[in-house]
Amino acid sequence: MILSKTTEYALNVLSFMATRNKEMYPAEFLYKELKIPRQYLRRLLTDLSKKGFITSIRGRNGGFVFSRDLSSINFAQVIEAMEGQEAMKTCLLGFTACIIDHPCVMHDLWTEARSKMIETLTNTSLADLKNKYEMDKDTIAQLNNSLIH
Amino acid sequence: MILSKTTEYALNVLSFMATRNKEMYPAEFLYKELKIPRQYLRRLLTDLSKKGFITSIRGRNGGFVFSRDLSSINFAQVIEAMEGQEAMKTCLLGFTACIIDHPCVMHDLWTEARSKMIETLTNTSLADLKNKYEMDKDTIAQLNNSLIH
DNA sequence: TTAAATTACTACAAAATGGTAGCATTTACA
DNA sequence: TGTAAATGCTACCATTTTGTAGTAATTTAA
Repeated sequence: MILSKTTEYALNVLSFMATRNKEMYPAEFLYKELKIPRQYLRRLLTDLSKKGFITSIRGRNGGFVFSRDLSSINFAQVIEAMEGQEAMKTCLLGFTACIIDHPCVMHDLWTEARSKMIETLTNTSLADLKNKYEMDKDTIAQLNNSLIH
Repeated sequence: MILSKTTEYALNVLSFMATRNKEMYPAEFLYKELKIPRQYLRRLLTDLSKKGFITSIRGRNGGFVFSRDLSSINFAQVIEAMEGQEAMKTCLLGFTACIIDHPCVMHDLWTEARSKMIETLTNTSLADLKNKYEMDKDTIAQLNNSLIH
């Protein structure tokens, strides 16, 4: 029910980057925006680039950019990359070992709810997130507009 | 996505106790059945009794018994008791802080999948678990039976 | 009334996770 | 070509979670 803080950070970073229209995100900028501990964030960014979500560009004017299309990155992938493959494959609640003498009763019980959740995480890409974000912005702008007129 | 090991242990213990028809479960018996580290299990049992799910009976022939009806204990309650009230109330993925300048986009995204999950956890009591367990046993028995005849 | 079987408590050890500091390396640009 | 702005790496520290050991207290039954 609870992702590790690191995974939470990763999702925050990536969704922040996905919804802003910048070319380049230096660690220091993300640090100021997201308030994730500076050095820990740096490590996380390096990690995310090793995992292929973003690319690091060293040197002056460097930073991090997405290394693939936003539509090709979904939330399940990110969680899996951070928490290990097991996380998404085993029971949502983390039951790895069934009670020995019978098929794990718990497993069945929420198989449906579980697969729904995984489905949502798999079907939602960073591109979807971005679209939703822009739509929300538009809606708010229109609301303001209509209030003024 | 991942409950703490301790919460996992708690669910294992309680569901084991719920599906067996014993009056009393001494720690040592549960230890042998469930292979949860002995001393850690003892602490967990004391903790579960302080939290009102089970009652401890000290002294010879002592052990642990459910302190209320199985139908009054659901999985959400157990998880909440172990992980803290926040766990079930905040976003399923643990997002506590929304990005400052706009309502957290992520929150909306899987609100539905999330509430489905919580619904299932809330609607499933230890009594339901037990019923399912007995039904499964019957089904298997009948299958064996029909294979013999 | 004493021994055995049990839980309660306390203190500590080990492992995992989260966080910090500092220096090395790379790159752009004045 | 040197300096500033950036990431990479390594080693360490702090905190939280998980696991262990031993002793005290409680209860039953021989």
